[in-house]
Parts: sequence; structure tokens; C-alpha cells
Amino acid sequence: MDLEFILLGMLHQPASGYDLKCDFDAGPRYFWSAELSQIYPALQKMQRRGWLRSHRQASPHGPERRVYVRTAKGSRSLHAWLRGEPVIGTQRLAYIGQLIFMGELADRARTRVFLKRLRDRLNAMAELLESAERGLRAREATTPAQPLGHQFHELLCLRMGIASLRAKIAVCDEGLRLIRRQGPRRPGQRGGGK
Amino acid sequence: MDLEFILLGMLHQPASGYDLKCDFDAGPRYFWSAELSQIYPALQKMQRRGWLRSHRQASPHGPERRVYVRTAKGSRSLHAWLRGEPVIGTQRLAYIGQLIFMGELADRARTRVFLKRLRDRLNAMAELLESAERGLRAREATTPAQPLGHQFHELLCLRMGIASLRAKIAVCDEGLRLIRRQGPRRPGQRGGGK
DNA sequence: CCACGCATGTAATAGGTTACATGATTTA
DNA sequence: TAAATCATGTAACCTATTACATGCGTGG
Repeated sequence: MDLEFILLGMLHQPASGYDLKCDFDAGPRYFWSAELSQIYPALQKMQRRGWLRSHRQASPHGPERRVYVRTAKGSRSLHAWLRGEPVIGTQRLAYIGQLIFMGELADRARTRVFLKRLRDRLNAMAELLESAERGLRAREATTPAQPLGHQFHELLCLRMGIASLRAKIAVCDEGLRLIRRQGPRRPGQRGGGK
Repeated sequence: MDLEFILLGMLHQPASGYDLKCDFDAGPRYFWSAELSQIYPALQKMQRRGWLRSHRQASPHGPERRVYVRTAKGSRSLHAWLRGEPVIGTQRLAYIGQLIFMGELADRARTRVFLKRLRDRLNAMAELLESAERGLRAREATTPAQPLGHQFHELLCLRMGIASLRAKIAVCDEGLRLIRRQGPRRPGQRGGGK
């Protein structure tokens, strides 16, 4: 259900299924993702329900496109969702599970490598969002935009993603510092040194 | 697949499907969740694969329990997963979608209410994790534990969750401040005043 | 001509939630 | 005795990923 509302939101201007997939992959949509094989049937279903209209359109680069347009009914559905309670949704952060259970290996070198790799991954995501933020700020400088309009909301979302990632990265670094402070011991070696 | 490894990790000591479900609901497992109807078949499948053994055991509180124990083969599988790359997994944060598209409503009172509610929800989760952290630190004070053992890893995970939530809450507050600074205008009213 | 990007779809499978069926023990 | 907690499971459904099928247009 939520996917449909998100597609509805992304259709503030007409777009094809392919366009929407590109939007999902474009980084700022870090909070959700979907495959084409999920998007196409969803759009068809939404059209049957009267939330969208569509028409075929020639493409300059390839085969004919099917462009979807949101109807008034679709807008009403979206707005009802927006006015509702915040939908928390689900997280499946397998890396947290790996980190919790990694104590079992009792191998601080492993934990160190893991934390470094995790930090790198999180950092790469953060940099993506940060470049999107810079892009948004640049657009803001040229076009004035209304005081608390779309750009304000998009900026908040980006900052939330960035802040969350940076906070996690800081905890990785904290963990790495603690390991370093304990000195380089291999598994099997028993502790005792200050 | 990841669910199975997480169950394997949770089975560092023998447990029933019901026990594991309680663990998932107990907060510290904020990063993942599963229903009983998913857990029971998963355990059966893992037993068929030789990762677990199980035996029936009378319960003092109700019907007979089926208690699962991890085998050496199960431990090897888990450890291979732990030594592998960090698994990023998926997020489906519908509330970020709501916030992005909320610009369309052009109703700052709505955005304000939404941000307040979101902050409250995130705060409730953070408090849950913080109480788990206090509990862990209390246990740490009594039992010494090895330098970088299970408690170290669990603490890192808790801190990561807490830090991420607190960072998001700070962005909510930042958004609320910006809205307040713009003064209380209703939708339809056009901006302009400094 | 082949690889790549553009473009739309279906089929098979895996992962996850909600609803249902059953029954024991404890507590109000 | 009714409700709550403990306990295990299946069935139906929804959501999501991977694999497959098709075909246009551009550039090497």
C-alpha cells in the first residue's frame, strides 16, 4: 500500500514506470526502493482504481513510453495519506545483527575490519545524500521558491538521512577507538594487559 | 536468508520459537522483526538442513515447548556469515516519503503536527533503547565480562540505534524551529513578511 | 553487428503479515 | 468461567526480488 502512495507522490509531474525507477535509484530516494517488475503492475493497478490516467508517447531514445498522470482522485488519496499518522515502516538492518553476534567470534581483528567496512559503506551513502543536498541548495539559490514549500521538505528529509548516517559512522569510529586502545591482540590470546 | 542467520545468532543458548519471538519484541532487537508464523517454519527448515536439533520439553506455564539447539554445523554457518561483508539490508521508511511529499499540501500547520508526532514516535523508540543500554551497563558493573566480548558488541549496536534516532529527532526539532520562525500562517495565506 | 541504454512487461520464487485453528495453565 | 499468557502450528494473502522475454535506437 505504501509503495502506491510513494509512487503517487513521485507523480507530481507525469512520468513513466522507467522514469520512476530512475528516481528510486537517484539517491535522494534512499528511504525506499522498488524494482521495475513491481512498479509496472502497481501503476496498472492504480490506473484501474482511477488514481492515474496514462497515454502512450513516442520516445526519442527508444521504444514507445507509457506516461502516467495523477488524477484528482489520486491526489485526494495521496493527501489523505499525508494528513494521516507518520507511518514508521520496517527496517531490516542485517549488519546490526552481524555486529551483535560478532562477540561470539571473540576476534577483535574481525570486529575491526567489519567496523571499518561498515563505516565506509555508510560514508558512501552519506556522501551521496550530501551531494544531493548541495544540488538542492544550488537550485534554491537560483529559484527563490516559497518559504516552506517542496524544497524545505526535501531538505529536511535529506538532512535526516545524513544526520542518521553520520551518527552511525561516529559510533563505528568510537568502536574502532575502543578496540585500538585495547591494543592489537589476536583471538585465543587472553587479555590481562592494561 | 538473513532471518535464518539472525535466529542462529539468537540461539547462542537453547530457545523455543516463542522465546525467540519475545526476544524480537524486547526492543534491543529494533533492527529486525519477525512473526511467529515466519519463525516456526524457519526453525523447521534449519533443522532439516542440520543447523539445529530440537527436543520437546514440558513447560511449567502451558503446553509442551519445542526447544531448539544450535549444532556445530549451524555455528559454522553463522560464523561464515559474521566473517562476510556487512549486509546493508533494506529500509522502508514511509514517513520520509510522507515528509517529502507534504510540501504539496502547502500547509505549515500540518507539517508542524507531523514533525511533532514523528519526533514523539522516534523519541519513544530511543527511550526504549536507552533503557536497554542502562540495563546492559548495570549488568556490566556486576559481571566483569571479557574486554571486547558480547557486551561490547551489544552496546555498540544499542548506541548506533540511539545515535541514529537522536540525530533524526534533532532534525525534527530543527524543522519545527524553522516553521515557528516563519510565524503562524495558514494555508492559502501567502508569505512575504520577514 | 554487438553492446548499451531505453522501454515495457510476465513468471517464478522468496520473504513477510494477517487470519485461523488448537489447546494447556494461571489469575481474576 | 472468562480472560490472559503460554505454546505450536497452517493457510491465505500481500510484498518484493530475480529471472526471463521482447524490441527500439545509438555509437563503436
